[in-house]
Amino acid sequence: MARKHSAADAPLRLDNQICFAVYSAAHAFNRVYKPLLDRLGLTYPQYLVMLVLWERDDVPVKEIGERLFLDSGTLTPLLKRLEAAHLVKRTRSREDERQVLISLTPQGQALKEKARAVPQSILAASNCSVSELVAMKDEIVALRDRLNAVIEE
Amino acid sequence: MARKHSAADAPLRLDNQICFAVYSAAHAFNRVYKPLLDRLGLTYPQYLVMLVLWERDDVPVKEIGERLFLDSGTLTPLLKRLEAAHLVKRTRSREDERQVLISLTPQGQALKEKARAVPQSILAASNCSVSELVAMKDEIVALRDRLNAVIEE
DNA sequence: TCACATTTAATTGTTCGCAATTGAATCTGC
DNA sequence: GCAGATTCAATTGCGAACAATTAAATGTGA
Repeated sequence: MARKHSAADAPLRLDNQICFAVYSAAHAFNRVYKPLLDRLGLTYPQYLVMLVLWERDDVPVKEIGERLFLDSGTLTPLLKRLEAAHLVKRTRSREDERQVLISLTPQGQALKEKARAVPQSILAASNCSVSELVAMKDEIVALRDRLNAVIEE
Repeated sequence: MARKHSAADAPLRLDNQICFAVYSAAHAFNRVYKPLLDRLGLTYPQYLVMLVLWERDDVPVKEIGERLFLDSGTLTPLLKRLEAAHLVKRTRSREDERQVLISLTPQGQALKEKARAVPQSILAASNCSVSELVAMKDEIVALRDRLNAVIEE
């Protein structure tokens, strides 16, 4: 019987950790996205914010945070960088002065067309069928939501 | 037919992105781990380094980086923090003075016993069977490796 | 109305993560 | 043996990520 380690250590072995699989896959995605997003002048988290805004414009920071699971400590400086790049505008809501609404500039809207090439390249890099990816995505989202549910308690 | 958006936009919709599923799941894991690792005095990436060292001691920085897909820019300061916490020692290899070998202190070894509680808690939080998690882990690792293969070229 | 709680962004400080560069040690071919 | 290439860790600079706090606006109950 080939036994590299004691069985009691199995739960602590790196290659048995699903969290490390997810963690390292996220970094791998980041590295594949990097050259694609460089052409758009975006980082990956900035790209996610743009995806939100391309779906619906004029969104409060709070709502962007809820969709991406990020807080203002991350979003405020990120949005300022997008503003400095002339892709979004930040304006205080007139109805509720606490809210800052994020809206696309014409350049921000135009970038959407250039971005359409990105998902195709990612699909190619994944070397996977669309249906496989969709199935995996649904499983991962379900796991994520269960984890987030535990945190809420 | 309920159609919230144009079909041409589907590839750009946030909820259709497997990368976002992975990205947000990684953050969800991080948040679940946080209170558990706080008790050990570790951050999540520090925990990963300790997992590597608990499997095999006296490992060069390079090899830790290969296992975790991290480079020296990330690892050097992280390892210095682990050293400051008296969990590891950093010593130049005598055979090859370029290498820095990382070894566990007695405290670092002792922490392994406290860490055994962590995977159990994560399993409970995931609300999943072990076999489901293993299957998902294998799929995600396979995807990660395909992505990394694309980067290598 | 008015004290008090809640909501929303912004700010501060710490830790990752990586690209790019540096400097020292080692290897290679000649 | 030695010049040039390679390897390895450290460093620098920038952009996340998040906890904790702050400040302003809004909501609520007596």
